[in-house]
Amino acid sequence: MIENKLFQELQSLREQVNFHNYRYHVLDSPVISDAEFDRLVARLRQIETEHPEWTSSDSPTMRAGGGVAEKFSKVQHPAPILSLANTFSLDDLRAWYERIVKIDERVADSEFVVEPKIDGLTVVLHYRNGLLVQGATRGDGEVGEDITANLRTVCSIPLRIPVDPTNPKAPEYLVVRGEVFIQNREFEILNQRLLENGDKTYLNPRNTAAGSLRQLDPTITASRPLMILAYNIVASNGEVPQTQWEVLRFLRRMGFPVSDQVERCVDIETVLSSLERWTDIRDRLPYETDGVVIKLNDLRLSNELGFVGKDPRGAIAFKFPAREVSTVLLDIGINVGRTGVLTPTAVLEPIELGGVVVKQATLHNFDYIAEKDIRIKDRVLIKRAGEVIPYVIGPVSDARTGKELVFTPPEACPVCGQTVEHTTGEVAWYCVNSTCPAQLVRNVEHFVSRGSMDIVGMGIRIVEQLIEAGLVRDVGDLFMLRREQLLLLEGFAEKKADNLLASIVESKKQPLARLITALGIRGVGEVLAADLAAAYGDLDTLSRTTEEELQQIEGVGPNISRAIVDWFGREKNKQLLTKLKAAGVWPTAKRKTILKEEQPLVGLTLVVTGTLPTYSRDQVKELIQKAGGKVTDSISKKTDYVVVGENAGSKLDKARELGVKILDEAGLLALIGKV
DNA sequence: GATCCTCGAGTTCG
DNA sequence: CTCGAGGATC
Repeated sequence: MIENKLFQELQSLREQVNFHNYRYHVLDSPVISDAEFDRLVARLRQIETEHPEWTSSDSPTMRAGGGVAEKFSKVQHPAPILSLANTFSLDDLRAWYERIVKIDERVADSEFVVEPKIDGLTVVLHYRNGLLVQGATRGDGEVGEDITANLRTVCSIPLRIPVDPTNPKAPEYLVVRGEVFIQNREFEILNQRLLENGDKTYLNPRNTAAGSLRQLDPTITASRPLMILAYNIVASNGEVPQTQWEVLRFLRRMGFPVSDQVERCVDIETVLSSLERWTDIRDRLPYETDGVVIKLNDLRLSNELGFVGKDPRGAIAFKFPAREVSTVLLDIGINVGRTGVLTPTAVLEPIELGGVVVKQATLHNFDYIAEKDIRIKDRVLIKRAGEVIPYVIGPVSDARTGKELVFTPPEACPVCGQTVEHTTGEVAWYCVNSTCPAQLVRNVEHFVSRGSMDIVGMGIRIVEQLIEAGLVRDVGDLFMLRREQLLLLEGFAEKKADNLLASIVESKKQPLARLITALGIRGVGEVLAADLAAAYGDLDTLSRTTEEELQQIEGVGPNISRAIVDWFGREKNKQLLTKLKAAGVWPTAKRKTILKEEQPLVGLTLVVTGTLPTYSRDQVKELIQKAGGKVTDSISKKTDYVVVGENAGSKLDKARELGVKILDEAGLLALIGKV
């Protein structure tokens, strides 16, 4: 009698735990606290330990069990797991529609269902009498691999359906198709963890989901934040809905997670306008999508339409432009920066990505290459950071042929041939030859660049030309250039020479902060240069400073102060300063104290992101600085405001995440009191 | 001593 | 945008 009561409690506990698990993982709206949930599970475990004879495969305590497998066995699917034809344009989509209308005119009156195409892995789940009995990968569509033990660990996959027993019973036999994936955020967190443990990281969420499902030890899979969305019934022996829309509702009732981004469209025009919204929706989704799937809602009609090759006619995938693409790493080139740092760049088999043809990408540094085990001739995955600058995510290891070459960092500077140096503990390798021509070019380039002296019309080509001709040996020489010298250079006519000379003269008016930035002292950029200018007022005073004095300035420690004092101590640089002074390039700055009442933003740190309606990025920065505010690049807890414009990317998300106040341009102007 | 934050440096293509 | 490094902070 007591036993009986205990058994009832056990069953009730299982039901409760399954239900709350479902509330949490599927509906994302838990109704009890984590602590309460843990208590239920603990009690359940206790009873199960006392009565091992009562264990059952649908018990929530049995998700990760069963030990380590040797390999996965093959599974024949009950029906082919179909792939879909792809289209890449709205025109193609319309063409598809017109084709199938021609085949069967009832299509013209049919509804469509539009669903996201998640970039994950297709899995096939078998239920008998409501119990999950098998789970498999898609494989080649006919035969997959048995990964039941791993799929059982995915909390949003129901072990027993329907999860809510008040719903109608499940068919005795039901096979469901779904997509297993990992959310972007969870991917980042997991990779971070792997990196900290010194383990190999994954390339992207899809790759991670694949790797997680292929673990032979289900406890590892259990530790991965896998999710599933179900969208199809592969086979069944009971009554199942005959429209896609109803199938999704049915799956939801059974307790499967179903995408909430699904749309039912009355005709093809509605589908097309839905697709227009999808470019925005795609960016906001917490997981990666590579397109949307458009299905005829009437599944019987869809079936009757038949196949083209292996693809059913009644559905089609509309693919988004790829954000990542793979190509061959032809070679690794070396750049020498103005500080002498050697940076490896990837020379790529040209490939289109986001509307441009990418031929090169940064590899950051030599450690990065080693860490990711990137080899020459590897197939590598490329992504455009912030949709702009391409970088190599890592090698596609599966595509290895054995002909790949491990890359060895050079021992000599590729430009001047001098041996390169490396400080232990640091990542960068330096060419320390102060007369290395590459460094001179980069140095001059930096000097004339927009954030520095801003000499308009002087690009890298002209800089190289001037150095080659022997007219420029250091940046001071720029101010000694004469018209007749320029006219001797190839491609220089009078107009061009005059324009260049005029902008050189114009640059002499640049404020001291700009000049300090332009000098290119290691560790001194825009921000610190502004502080130094305000603290010292002119270059003579600055050149006489000491390390101790410099360290009074915020952000200056032993390393940077040493670099500054070093720089001014070098004979070459002393000569340069003499040249600049002689040429009249000698701006001074007022050592002013900040007037608080006119400076509404004093003490505030702001970050600007996206494109603002009226001001340029630099203008806004200046505006904020004039109001006493500080502009930085990265958002943290210390950021007071984020000024957001059009096309703001990840920074906006970060701001929301950290609860940083968000302003638009008008909001900023109001804050400054400029409206 | 560890962790957080900020800055600097290098980056692609049209 | 990414990464590394230096500095600040706890």
